[in-house]
Amino acid sequence: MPLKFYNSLSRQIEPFVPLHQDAVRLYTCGPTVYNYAHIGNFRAYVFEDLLRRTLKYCGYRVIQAMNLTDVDDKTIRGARAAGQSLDEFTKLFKRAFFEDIKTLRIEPAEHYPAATEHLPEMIELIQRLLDRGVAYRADDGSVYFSIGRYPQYGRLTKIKPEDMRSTGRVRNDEYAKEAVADFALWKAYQEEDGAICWDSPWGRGRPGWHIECSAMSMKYLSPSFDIHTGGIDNMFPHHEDEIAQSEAATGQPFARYWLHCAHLVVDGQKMSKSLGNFFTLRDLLEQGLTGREIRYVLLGGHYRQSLNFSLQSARDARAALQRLDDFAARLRQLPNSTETDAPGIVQPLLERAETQFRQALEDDLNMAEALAALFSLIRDVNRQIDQQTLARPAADATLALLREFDRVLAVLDLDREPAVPAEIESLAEARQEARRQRDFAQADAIRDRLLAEGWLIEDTPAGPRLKPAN
RNA sequence: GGCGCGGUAGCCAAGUGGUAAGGCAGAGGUCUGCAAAACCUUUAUUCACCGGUUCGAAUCCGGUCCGCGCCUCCA
Repeated sequence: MPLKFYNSLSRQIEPFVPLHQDAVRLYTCGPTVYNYAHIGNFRAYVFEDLLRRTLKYCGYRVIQAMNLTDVDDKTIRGARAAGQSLDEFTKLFKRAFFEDIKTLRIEPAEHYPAATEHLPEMIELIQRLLDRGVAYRADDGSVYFSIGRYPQYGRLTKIKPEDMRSTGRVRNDEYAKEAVADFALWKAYQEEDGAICWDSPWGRGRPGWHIECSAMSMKYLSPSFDIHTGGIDNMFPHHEDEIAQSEAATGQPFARYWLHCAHLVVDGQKMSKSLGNFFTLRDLLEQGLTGREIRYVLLGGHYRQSLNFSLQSARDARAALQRLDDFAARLRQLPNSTETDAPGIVQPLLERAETQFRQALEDDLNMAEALAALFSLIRDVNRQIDQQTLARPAADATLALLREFDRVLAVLDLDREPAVPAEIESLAEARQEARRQRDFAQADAIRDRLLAEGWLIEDTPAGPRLKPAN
């Protein structure tokens, strides 16, 4: 079964066929670095990571570019408010972003181009649009894209300019535009920009929002590339405008597949600061959650479905991950033995799980189904272990498959055995001694003491196992 | 007004024509000195509601109710 994705452009599930044999070219809209990213932003980045990892799992090489928007209204406002240069100001949040994606086990992209490092490319692209007659220079010195001179406008979102309702967000200073729906390619310098501006053939100013993605995707991928992703709220106007300006400039089709992920809501409501349900990753870590738990929650639902994040869902994730950890530990600690081998039982289970897992991912990244494959495998193999029909080689084969799954999931922690402090270790030994003496009152007292110290003890055929209590 | 999404068990969440995955939580059982872990059984006669199509509908069509997103710099 081939890889299939829901393409926002056609609004259908389509088989994925890359343009070039060598690699899949992927452009993912990245952060605006004016603040710490919040959990909703990370939903998108985790989705993009899932896409990237799935492509690789399916055998493709991936060239991914993710932009860093380091010049726009918000970064300018933030830098000026902080009394810093734009670079100083955005550097902090760029660094925070990279720390955060590491915490969430997001695999790095090949390219992280920053807008401010690509002014020549953007200026060149704007010039091409002027030369082609689809852009115009307004009286205020800004350059706008004319959707009136680009009849194909609206292909992605099916929005007709005349149907657009004006909201309060329309800037009242944009009287210079020929049509309300025209969008800025280059914004003429304004007083509130402070020292933040660049020279261009049209005077001082700064690039419009959309142009960076067009310029940088062309540079790092190519004028036509395979997949473009982002949050659903970026479909309009951002992605629509990217398509217009890119295709008008190059005459070539821009991205072939558009994948958009739905929003994350918190406790069933849109995240907002006033509701007190606005979380950065750092906020959640401070509340004692781990990056891995948050990743698991973000991975859990289908990307095109809105995802409800709550502290309850994080607690559920913790319990589910505990099951995964326990299973991995059980496989690792399975004693070497020859008499328990039951060949031919485990291999079909592994094959079935692998097939189900792969097919789920290939089916537009159906993670819920993929996880179901994983959990079914765990039950199946646990049953074999209980019945003592699983030998060391089969345990190793199972671990190897889990390792394969984890190339996509990146939540399993297969090799990490918790480091047990020496005093905890000796308490556990004292308990074993008490048990040997059949002094169970003493043994249970030690067990309670261990729990108070934050350690659970489990008696297994291979001896007691210590694990951190959650 | 335009474009679009959704309502499946206590919670989360798959399933888009063939008789309801999976996770978490709960109940009972097996194992255990007791636990834990694991396993077994159990938890939706039913998928917001009303009609229709069909041998057959959570899935398709029409309508109703409810919730949500975007419509100029939100992932």
